[in-house]
Amino acid sequence: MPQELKHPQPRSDRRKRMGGQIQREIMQLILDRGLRPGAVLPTETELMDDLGVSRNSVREALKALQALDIVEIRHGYGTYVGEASLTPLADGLTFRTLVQLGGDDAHALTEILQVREILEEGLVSRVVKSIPEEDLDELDAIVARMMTRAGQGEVFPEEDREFHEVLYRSIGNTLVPQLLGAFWNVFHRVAGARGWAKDPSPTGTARRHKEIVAALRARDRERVQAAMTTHFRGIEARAGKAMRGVG
Amino acid sequence: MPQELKHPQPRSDRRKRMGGQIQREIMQLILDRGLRPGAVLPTETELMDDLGVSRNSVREALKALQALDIVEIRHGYGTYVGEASLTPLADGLTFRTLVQLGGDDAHALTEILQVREILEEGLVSRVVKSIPEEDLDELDAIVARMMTRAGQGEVFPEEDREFHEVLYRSIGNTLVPQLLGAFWNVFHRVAGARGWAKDPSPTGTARRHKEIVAALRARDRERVQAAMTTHFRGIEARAGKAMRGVG
DNA sequence: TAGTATTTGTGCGTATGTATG
DNA sequence: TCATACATACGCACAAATACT
Repeated sequence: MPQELKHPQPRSDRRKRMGGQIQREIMQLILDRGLRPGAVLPTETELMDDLGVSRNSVREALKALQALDIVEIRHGYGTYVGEASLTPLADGLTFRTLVQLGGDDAHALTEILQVREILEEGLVSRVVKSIPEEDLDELDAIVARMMTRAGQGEVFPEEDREFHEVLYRSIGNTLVPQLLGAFWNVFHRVAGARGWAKDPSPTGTARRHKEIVAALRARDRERVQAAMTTHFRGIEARAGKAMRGVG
Repeated sequence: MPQELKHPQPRSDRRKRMGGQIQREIMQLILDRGLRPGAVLPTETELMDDLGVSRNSVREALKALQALDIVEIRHGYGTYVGEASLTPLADGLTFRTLVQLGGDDAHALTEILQVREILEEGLVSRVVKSIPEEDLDELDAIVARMMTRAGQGEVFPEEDREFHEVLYRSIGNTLVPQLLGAFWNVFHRVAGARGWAKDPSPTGTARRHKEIVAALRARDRERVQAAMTTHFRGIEARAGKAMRGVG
């Protein structure tokens, strides 16, 4: 019964703040202060005072921003401006693909592969004339490692990832490897979550990568395009077989 | 010092749960129960009991999932499974671009435009032979509206957006328009946040769209590619001028 | 090596706004 | 109009992690 005035702020001031408003205020605070990725953010207590909201509200907003990789929270230490990477994209696409597969539509993964193929076809066309010899040497070394592993019946996801990263390094676009990496992550996480079999023919996969490098060395755009298309036909075959086996 | 046993649960049970663990459990719950987008989620109270955590923890996890568009929260009504759209990607890229521009690096927007250009070049190559006549008619109608608006000195962002959506409709890939839409949003939100001038030559922009449709009607791949490239040179000119003017 | 201060993580109780019936 | 159910928000207390003394 005694509930006198327990409100530190008059009611009229502290309502109508819902709907991601606090998140946007924190983002604006970062922009206004010119904070860069890695910079330290005000503590939760300071944000409470600055924004005039409770600690729970601040924490919920920070959690949302953390999910977008806009802030980075370290327990017992502080909160920092994040890199705004494409991790959220990978998370969202993975979830979406699994949810749609859970129904009976195995189309989502094919769509992601198609986008990745379009991207990579356009990318190789742009590097075929300009990729430096040293990058080609590095690609040869990666393919050699692939061959070795394939000869032992092993699979080589790390080399595969590295291959495509080096392949487009000379573009000088930081968004490209992140985007491709996100797609790559989705594919492998979905494959893992559904318990799909590994690459049934590592040797063939390694050979297709080798052909891409050879075509690049020849500076032959047509041949590079064809090699890349063949490479994706191999991936689709794996995915298609697995999806048919499950669905 | 009297801090007897105020813990409703023994300490050994409820620790080691941090780091997005609750979020993953909720995602797994959705997948396990086969819930589809739009399906109703358990209430916060039910999630508290199911996961054995407090309401604050549940709410923070739900807020994070909401930021990823994995769940949708409706005030006073309930929580639902979300569409897992690419809204988080647009949010993250927008923030990232603004943060980098805040430094002095105007490169981020150029990178996004480059990725979009590569994607659209590959996409038009795939539709040039297969896009149905009725879609071309629709594109003609959109271009006509562009021309009308341009003649009145107006700008036409909505028509621009619609154009590219109809253009790739026949691909049948739902990810493509979402991805392009996300990039489109980033560009215009960044432009708006920096107070950039509108398109200085709407007539020229409309004419470039018209040429794309004409090239598609001729089913001439080379010409379509060239028209698309010209279209992006126009966008880059706008962005470049604005960025130079600000930076 | 131990202790303390700071900061984030968690839990609980409660009041309030909102939509449904 | 009223009652119910739910999300939203606030405030407090304590746990746990980290840094610094």
